[in-house]
Amino acid sequence: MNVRKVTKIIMLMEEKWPKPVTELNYSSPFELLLATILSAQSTDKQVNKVTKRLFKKYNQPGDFAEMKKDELAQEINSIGLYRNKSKFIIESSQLILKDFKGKVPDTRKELMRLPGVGRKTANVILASAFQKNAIAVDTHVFRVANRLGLVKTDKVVEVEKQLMNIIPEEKWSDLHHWLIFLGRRICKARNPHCNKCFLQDYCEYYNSSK
DNA sequence: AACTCGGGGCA
DNA sequence: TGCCCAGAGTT
Repeated sequence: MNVRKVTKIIMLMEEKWPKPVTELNYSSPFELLLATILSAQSTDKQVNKVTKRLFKKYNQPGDFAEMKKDELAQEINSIGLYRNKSKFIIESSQLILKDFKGKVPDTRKELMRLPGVGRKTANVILASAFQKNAIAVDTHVFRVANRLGLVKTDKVVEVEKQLMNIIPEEKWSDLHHWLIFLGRRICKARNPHCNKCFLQDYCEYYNSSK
């Protein structure tokens, strides 16, 4: 992967999306944690509807810590995996109060102690809530980075490492949002809209499948 | 590495 | 009507 090509791709993305692109709405690290847990394997339209309604009533760890799992499950049952998510949110809230003085922790190691928080979610919190330099590799980032040819690997952690090697540190946070956004809108898993893509000239997948 | 959770949106 | 979705935990 040569530097000029990477630089050009970043430039084009920056031009296309000058402001950070995210469809998760949140106004605190804790709300971002909730929104991210809720978003797992669910579409943003469903999740945004639920989070908006939820945050009007509850948006602090203390609001969830003593809630019954069935009670919260009922609040969020219009999205999938709602029993798991209810459990994750309540147990994470309890741990945040117990071990982290009521604040969402800002290290990956601590974040990953929270139930429902894996490496991907931890990196989202680090990058977006705490302005730390992390790249969250979800299915979209994984697929798009491979298709563009930014990385060549079938392992998630390797994608993260390789991206960190070729992308300037100050762009890491933006990059993971761009790749996710691109993956969802254009570079879809099946039937990607290559004809609408502004990165055609720099995409290995497009240029090898013609 | 495979399996499970899961309702709603969309073709 | 069937397929898929801003993953993580368990086995």
